[in-house]
Amino acid sequence: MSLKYAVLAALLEGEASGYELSKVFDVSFANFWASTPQQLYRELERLTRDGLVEARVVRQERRPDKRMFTLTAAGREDLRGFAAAPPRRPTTVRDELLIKIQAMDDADPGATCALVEERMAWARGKLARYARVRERLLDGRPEERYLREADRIGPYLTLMAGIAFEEENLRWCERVLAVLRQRVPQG
Amino acid sequence: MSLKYAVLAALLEGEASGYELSKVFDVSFANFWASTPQQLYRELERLTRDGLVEARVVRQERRPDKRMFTLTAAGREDLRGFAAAPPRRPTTVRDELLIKIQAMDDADPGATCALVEERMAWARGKLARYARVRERLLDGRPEERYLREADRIGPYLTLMAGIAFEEENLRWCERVLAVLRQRVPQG
DNA sequence: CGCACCTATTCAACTAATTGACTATGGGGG
DNA sequence: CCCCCATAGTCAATTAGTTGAATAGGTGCG
Repeated sequence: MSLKYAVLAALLEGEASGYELSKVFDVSFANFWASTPQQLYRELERLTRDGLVEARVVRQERRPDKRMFTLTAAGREDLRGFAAAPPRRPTTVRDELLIKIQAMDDADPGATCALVEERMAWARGKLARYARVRERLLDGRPEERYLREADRIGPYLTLMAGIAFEEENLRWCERVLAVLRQRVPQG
Repeated sequence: MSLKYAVLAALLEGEASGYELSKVFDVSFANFWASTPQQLYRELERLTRDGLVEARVVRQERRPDKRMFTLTAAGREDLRGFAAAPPRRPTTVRDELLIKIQAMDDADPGATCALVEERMAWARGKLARYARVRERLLDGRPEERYLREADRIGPYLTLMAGIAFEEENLRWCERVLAVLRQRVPQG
């Protein structure tokens, strides 16, 4: 249902191809609306059919043709309504690692440590990518000035949510490792 | 796929009915594996068929009969293997509010504020429930002692993740409100 | 006395999401 | 030269998840 609005919101940043959107949904949007390229292509098809986005084919010299999508007035209006309405469904999270932690007392502590360390490496990678997106948004301005003056601050605020989330994630991992090491000093 | 292991992990705490599990998945498990009662009943059916859990019917006087489920040795073994293996799929989050924030620059700032405040109220409610679960787990002991001595600390660590997540959520909301108020002082 | 809500579950129909393969073209490395 | 990777998608099959209602006895409130 809301993948629709996630795509429309992504197109607020300007025209994009399905492929480009799939990159966006792999980095910044991944924090709050996970989806695969296949899902995006299907959704773009539907949105085009419903007149909320418009497609134009761009022929390229040394690459396959691509379709570039733009928000229509109807799409923008629909999104505006969505943005002001209360959420229909509660936030859902699906994190396999936490299931493994929930069940860890029955498993090998060494393996659990390794999983947590993997998660930390992953979180650090995400933070590095977010830092680059942040630099690009701020474009040299101090944050305070950006937040006062920029046309659009929504993307910055969601990015901040992602950064805060991953930093918290890292702190939690650190804590889990400390506890594990104290309980199994030989591990 | 992993709902299976989420259910098995929940049953590590002991025998439970589908209804009881749906309560657990509404509170503590909600942080890391969202699912509805219908999904749980279907999954329990499958797990029973596959011999990973065992069911027994409990006839009750003043309530409908219920089926109580227990982990079998095979179920416990399967879960142990899962707990030590690296995650198959990345963590997915689906948070409608963040889409609305992403698109907020096109929408009514007052409505956006209201949505953020709603989220804060929700987060505070969750934190209150987590605090009660925590009290029950600690059972009067100081945390340090609990973490050293308790049989199972997995559930406590996942609870800590949920608490940290909601606290971070609250801090982020506070920040969003501060920014919104600065940009639209009349709102 | 009636209504709403809690326990405890099941069913059917539908929509959304995942997996894996397939089509093309071009570039870079070994 | 061959393989892999990146671009830019499409298709088909299956699995997972959502929605809404039905069943059925009990409790609490006014």
